[in-house]
Amino acid sequence: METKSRIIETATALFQLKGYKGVGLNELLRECKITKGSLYHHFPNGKEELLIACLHSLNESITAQIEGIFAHYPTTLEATEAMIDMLIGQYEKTGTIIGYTVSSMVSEMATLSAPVRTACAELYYNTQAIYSKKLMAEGFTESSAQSIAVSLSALVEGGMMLCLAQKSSEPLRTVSDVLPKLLRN
Amino acid sequence: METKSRIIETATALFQLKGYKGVGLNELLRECKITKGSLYHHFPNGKEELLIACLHSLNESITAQIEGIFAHYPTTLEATEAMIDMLIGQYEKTGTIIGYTVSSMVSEMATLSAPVRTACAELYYNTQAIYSKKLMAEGFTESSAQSIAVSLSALVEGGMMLCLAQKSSEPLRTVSDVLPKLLRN
DNA sequence: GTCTATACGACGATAGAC
DNA sequence: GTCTATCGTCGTATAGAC
Repeated sequence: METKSRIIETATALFQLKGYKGVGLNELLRECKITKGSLYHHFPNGKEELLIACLHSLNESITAQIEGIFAHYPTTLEATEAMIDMLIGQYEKTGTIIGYTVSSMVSEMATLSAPVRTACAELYYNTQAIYSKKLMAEGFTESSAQSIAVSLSALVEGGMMLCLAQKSSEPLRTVSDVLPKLLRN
Repeated sequence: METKSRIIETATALFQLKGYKGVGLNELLRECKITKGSLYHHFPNGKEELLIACLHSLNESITAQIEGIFAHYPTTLEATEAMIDMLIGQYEKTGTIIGYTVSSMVSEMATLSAPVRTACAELYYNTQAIYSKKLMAEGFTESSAQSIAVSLSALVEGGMMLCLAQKSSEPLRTVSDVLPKLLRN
C-alpha cells in the first residue's frame, strides 16, 4: 500500500508538470524506483487508471487545503487572497504550479476520456462549493454566491495559465488585486 | 503555398482538440491528404515548428476577430459579452472550443519549450492590449485598465476550461453575468 | 508483490526517387 | 514539391519466474 501511494504521488507531480501524454511509463518507473510488474499489479488497467487515481488524490488534498485556508480567514476576500498568495509562493519557489491545478489534464483529456473529465469536474465542483458556502455566510444570496464561486475558480485557473505562459507570477498578483471588485455587492 | 496553409489550418484544429502530444503526424497527414515528404518540405524542423506556425496563425486570427468585435460595440462590457456569446455559440455547436484558446498548448508545453511558451504569451498579450485600450477609452486609468484586462483574459480562459470539464456552456454564461462587477469603477 | 524479458504498434524523422 | 520506403526509438501492455 505504501508503494501504491508513492506511485500516485510521483505520477501526480509528473502529470501536472508535463501533461498526461508527456509522461512515459518508463520515466515514471525510474522516478518511483519500481518496475512495470509492480505498476501493473497496482493499476491493472494501466496509465489511465493511474491518472484517475491521481485526480482523486489531488481532489482530496486540494479540497482539504482550501478548506483549511477558508476556515482560518474571516472573509472570502482574505481567504482567497491567502490562497492565491500560496500559489504565488509555490510558483516562485518551484517555477511551476504543482498541486493546485488540473488544467493540463482537462485540456488534454476532457474531450477524449469521460472518466477523466468527470474526475476534473468533481474537483472544480468541490472548490466552488467551499467558496460558495463562505460567500453565503457573508450574506450573498445563493445564486449570487454560486456565480461568484464559479468566477473565482475560473479566475484562478486562468490566472495560473497566464503565469505559465508569461513565466511570471504577475498575472496571479493582478488577479488577486482585482478580487475586491468581484466580491463586493 | 496553398498546401502549407492547409496544413496549418488542419493542424491548428487538431492540436486544440486533442493537444499537441495527442496528435500524431500520421493522423495529421491523413486529415490533410498529404504525405510525410510534403510535410517535412514545408516544416523542415518537424512537429514543433508546425506548432509554432499554428500559434502564430491563431494569434492573428484571434486578435483580428476580437478587434472586430471590440470595434463594433460601444462599451467593453457589451463587447466582452458579445465575445463570450460567440464562444458559447461555438461550443454549443461543435462541443469543443476551437479557435479561441491555446490553453492546451500552454499547459502541455509551457514548461517544456521556450518558443512555444513565448508564442502563447504573445497571444495573451495582444488580446489584453485590445481590452486595455478600450477600457482606457472609457476612462479607466492605465494601471486599472491593465489589471482588468489581465483578469478578463484569465476569466475567459478559465471559463473555457470549466466548460470543457463540465461539458456545459454554463460556466461561460456565469462568467458573462459577473462581468459588470468587474467592469464598474 | 516485485522482478525480467518481450511483444508490437506508433512515434517523429530521414533518404532518395520522381 | 510531392511521393514511397525505411530507420531507430519509445510508447503501453503482457507473460511468467521468483
